[in-house]
Amino acid sequence: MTTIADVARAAGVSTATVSRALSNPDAVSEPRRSLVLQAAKALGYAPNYAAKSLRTTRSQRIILTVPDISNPFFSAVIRGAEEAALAARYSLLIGDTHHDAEREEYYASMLSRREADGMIFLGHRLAPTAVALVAKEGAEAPIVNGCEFEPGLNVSSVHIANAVAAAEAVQHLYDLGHRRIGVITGPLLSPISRDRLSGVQGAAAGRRLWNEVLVRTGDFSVDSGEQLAHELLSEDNPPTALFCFSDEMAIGAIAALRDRGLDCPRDVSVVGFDDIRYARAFHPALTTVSQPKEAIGRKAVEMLLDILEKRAQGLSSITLPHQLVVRASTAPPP
Amino acid sequence: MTTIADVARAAGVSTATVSRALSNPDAVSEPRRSLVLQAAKALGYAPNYAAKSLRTTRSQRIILTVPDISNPFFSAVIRGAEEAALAARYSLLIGDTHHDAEREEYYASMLSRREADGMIFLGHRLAPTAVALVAKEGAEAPIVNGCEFEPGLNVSSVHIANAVAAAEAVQHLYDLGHRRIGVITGPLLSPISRDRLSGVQGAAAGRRLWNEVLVRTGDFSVDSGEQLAHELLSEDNPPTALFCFSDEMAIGAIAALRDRGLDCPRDVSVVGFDDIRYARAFHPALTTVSQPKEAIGRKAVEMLLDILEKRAQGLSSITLPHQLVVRASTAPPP
DNA sequence: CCTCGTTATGTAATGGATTACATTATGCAC
DNA sequence: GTGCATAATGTAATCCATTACATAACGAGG
Repeated sequence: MTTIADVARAAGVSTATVSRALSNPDAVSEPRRSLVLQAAKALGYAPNYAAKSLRTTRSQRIILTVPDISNPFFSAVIRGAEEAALAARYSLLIGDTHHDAEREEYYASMLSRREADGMIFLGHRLAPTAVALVAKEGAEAPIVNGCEFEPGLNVSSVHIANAVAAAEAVQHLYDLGHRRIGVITGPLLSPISRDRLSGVQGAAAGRRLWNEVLVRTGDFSVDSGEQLAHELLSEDNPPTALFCFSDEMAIGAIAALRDRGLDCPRDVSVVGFDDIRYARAFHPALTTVSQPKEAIGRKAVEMLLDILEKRAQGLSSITLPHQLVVRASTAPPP
Repeated sequence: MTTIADVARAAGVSTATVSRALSNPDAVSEPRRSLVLQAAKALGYAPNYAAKSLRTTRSQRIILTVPDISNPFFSAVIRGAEEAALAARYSLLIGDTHHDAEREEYYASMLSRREADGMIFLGHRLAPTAVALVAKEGAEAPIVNGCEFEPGLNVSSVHIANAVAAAEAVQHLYDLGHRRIGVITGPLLSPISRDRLSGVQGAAAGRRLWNEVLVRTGDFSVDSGEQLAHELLSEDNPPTALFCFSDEMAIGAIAALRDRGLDCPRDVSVVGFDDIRYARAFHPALTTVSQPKEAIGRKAVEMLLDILEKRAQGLSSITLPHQLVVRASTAPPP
């Protein structure tokens, strides 16, 4: 492997000059600069990353943890984050936690090892190591929460107005004429689900539908959507519309309807959440709350960079715009 | 930040002993070992990653590039790869190339910077830096190709028997009674598509269907599936079945059918490829060639580790089993 | 022609761990 | 009790780039 000393020798200059020519070209006079650049190219020199990082105490790296990388909602967020990271010459390390606390802890420990300069976590739980860091450094801790907003964690976050979005979804169903609605939430441990649920309940209360909202708790998966839709439709007085807190659960719910010989949207309307890339192509095309997935990723990285580069002033919590996208899975009740 | 020297001081031993106690415990006597461990814990010590990596010339990191991280096929492969990497105490850096040569090159350059010990690429193109490395180190070059198999690249690879799988799909349609088949391939630059196409053509030739196979070249996306299905169905003598080289294109094709007032599978059968996580939940549930996605990722990492740990003997090219999964999108022709 | 400020370059310290080699302690055989 | 092998520990070199500080070169102003 070629080192900076090899290049210096080849170009007949000191290592300091090589370093400068490569990372701070203005500090070197023209003749030497091109001499160095030429030598570096000829030798195929690339600065050793570990050495650089050791010396500068910067890894130029961000760790992003997701509960499930193969969920297209998360992978879209990742895409936006990678974009922004790359633009700022950072690289993005992705950790799939499988909702497992041990893995969360492992990824968080990368911060203590200086393996990453900062961390973005998509989820609602913060690993102990990271909690300790927040306790110690407060708003300076290089940790940002994406998608969720859990005030108790004391970290900056980017998310949509979940309660508002959920209320809009209920309003849409109400406007179509639905008066009895089934809701399939995600785990209520997560603020994302609690916020959406409170939005639903607020909207229902406003419209005196309080007793007409049936709630089931799912886990965002297709299977749980399917199973809980069956439950809801087996009620004595079944709902005419289902609002699922993820598109995957909506897809599961529609499968359940089909199983029961019901048509969506003719017999039962279904609203999803997220607007994943298949929501449009699915049949029926899903009515869903669209989250600005790439933008969430991008913004999370930008916020983290603000912290890392000391531009941030205290904690911030940013709300990005969502949009109810009405497609073919909702219609007036029969 | 606590360093090894801090721990050594606290425990009253040398830094060498601390290092040994942590990474090679057997080399240290019991009383000191626990002394060190205790001190390390009390101080919250974690070895600086860059320093370790500089000294050992190992980054314990693998870079995995994918053309599109939000494609659930790729994210499933990633999942498997992360699994295997973590188990071997490596971490996985993921690079989304967006099919862009410049990004591919950027990620490949991580090898020269020793930012990663090895690289796995899902795709058919190898960045110049990586090609140079292969030219120089041959089978020792820490580079593995996942999903595709391009002999000219001289790298080890993991994939399924694409030609065989495609032939099976055609056979399935033939068995159902289809005699005129439309095929929507991926870009023919990639061996994956060429292999599948030759499988299709072989099967067609064997059954004297040579002139009954209409081929269109897509790009694996939902949109191209939709558009090309329209083209195929506008033919004078339209096919009664479509075989798409990705589930996404199959989903697009089914949308096109619906647009034209045709039902899948009653009027036209559709076969996909990959068995992404929505293939089952989609309506109609897709008949598709299932690839062992997680296993491909896992195996690719294992092969790379074999190279990195000098266990590999020359190049290898591993074929994992695929399976034609028959669901609801195929039926006899009308 | 000297001095001072500026620019360009070089020298060497530095970052934090690992590990070859040197040294000391321990145990066993005779 | 001595000698020797073995185990435990310490000392210090090493990995490679960056950068503070020192030095040299140069031009301008007096």
